[in-house]
Amino acid sequence: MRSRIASSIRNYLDDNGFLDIETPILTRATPEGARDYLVPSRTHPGQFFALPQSPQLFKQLLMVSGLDRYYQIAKCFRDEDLRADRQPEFTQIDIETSFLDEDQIMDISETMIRGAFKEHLDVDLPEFPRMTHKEAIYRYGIDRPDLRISMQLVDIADLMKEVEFKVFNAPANDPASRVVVLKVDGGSELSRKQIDEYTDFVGIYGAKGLAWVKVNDIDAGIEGLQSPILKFMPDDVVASVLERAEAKSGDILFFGADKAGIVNEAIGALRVKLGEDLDMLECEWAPLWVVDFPMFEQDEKDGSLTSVHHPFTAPSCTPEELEAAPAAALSRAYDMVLNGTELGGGSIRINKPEMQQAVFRVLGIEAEEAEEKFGFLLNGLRYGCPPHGGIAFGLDRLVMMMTGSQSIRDVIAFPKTQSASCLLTDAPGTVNNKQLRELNIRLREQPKAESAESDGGSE
RNA sequence: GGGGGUGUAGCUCAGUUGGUUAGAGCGCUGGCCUGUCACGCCAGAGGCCGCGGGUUCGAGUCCCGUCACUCCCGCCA
Repeated sequence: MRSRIASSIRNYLDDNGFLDIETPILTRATPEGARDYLVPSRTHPGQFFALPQSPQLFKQLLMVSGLDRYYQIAKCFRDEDLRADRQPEFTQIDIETSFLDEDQIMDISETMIRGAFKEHLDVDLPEFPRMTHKEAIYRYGIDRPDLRISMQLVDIADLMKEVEFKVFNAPANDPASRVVVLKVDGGSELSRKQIDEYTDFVGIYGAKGLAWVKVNDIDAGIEGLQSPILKFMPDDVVASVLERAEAKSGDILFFGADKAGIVNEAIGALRVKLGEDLDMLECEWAPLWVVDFPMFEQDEKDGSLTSVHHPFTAPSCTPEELEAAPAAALSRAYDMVLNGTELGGGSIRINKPEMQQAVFRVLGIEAEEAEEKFGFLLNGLRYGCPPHGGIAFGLDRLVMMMTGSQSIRDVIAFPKTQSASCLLTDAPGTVNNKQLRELNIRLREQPKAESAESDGGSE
């Protein structure tokens, strides 16, 4: 299946004038935020190659050079911990084009994915709706909503400003916080034990608790409700909440009140978990595009800004507007999401040096540092660079979803374990002192006794 | 770095309150049958119960430690 999907994607891109161009594996750090895998250089003592986290810089240089339709099924490397849908060595369908805007790139991509589903699963995916990042967070608490589940987060902070219940009124009066209600159809069947389990579940995202109201009989007013928190709220507030949540008999309402980030993650995850546990998936495939991402996100600790996508993503405003209000700036980035999984994402890139420098300034990257790290790209922009943009899809994730696999490792021929080792080859392994000497490397800590024995004779 | 789950035959798993020779299905070996083709019947081989320690008359089962795999949080788009 993986082989056939890759093949049909190649055919599609070949037929549409894309050139398959390989890019180096031994290279420099690329601008994604993950840890790099490093490879020591023998010919340059003390220096290291980095394995690419993506071919990002190379594909942009191809656009500078005038090759206006590039693709590659490329290996990418990010030295971070694994998940069911993540391993440190993975494969991207990497695409870049010149002279196309975001709508055209999304069209090409959508056609490609829809074609793959039709050809291999005989599934006709619906037209992909578009949702802004803001709306996704607001309604689903996450930037990759699973639209198979229709439940949504409903804000009620305005109703809770005056209630004498600190858990609710404090966040309700704090602009950085959020108070939401999640109505679960038929959820009043849940037992106390199950509710406790969901309370524990939201706890792993930092939520301090999970308030709830069972709606036993909507027509019986307060008497028809069952909840530990009713005593803290005036009847008219309760009535307003029920109305806004469109509650009916047999439902349960869950509440989240905390810092916005915690509420979004906790109740957003709860939404999906309830949807799965209670069998509330309304369709098999729910794709969408998420657009209008913010340019930057703020570090919670030191307040510094980092790119939401990567620092070459074009904003949808001028350099002046960007520098005046960076936190409010939106980017020309787009993510394809299927069933709550990000399948791919991309953006229109910056093609003017002034804009690129403005972004670096906002990110706190000195001109000198920018020149040292990305000088070859900046030079390209100075020589004149066509407007361009692209997208990259996680091939492993795509195949995983199309085959109904639970783990990315089920669709990778020689997968790494969760600790990023290979059981088959026993990699990574120790190397002997001769190799280390050639590379000008001395280990800070000697290997454990048994592996040290193998020094000098592991061939 | 933190929390949870799992580890029993080649594979997938069961093993009740601690109790005799640790079981099933599939696979494998041998035999029988056969118009078979995901055959059927009979017999058989195959298990340091992840590893180390402890409690106990007695541990697959309880306790402590350790290792591996896995899911999640952190991290990572």
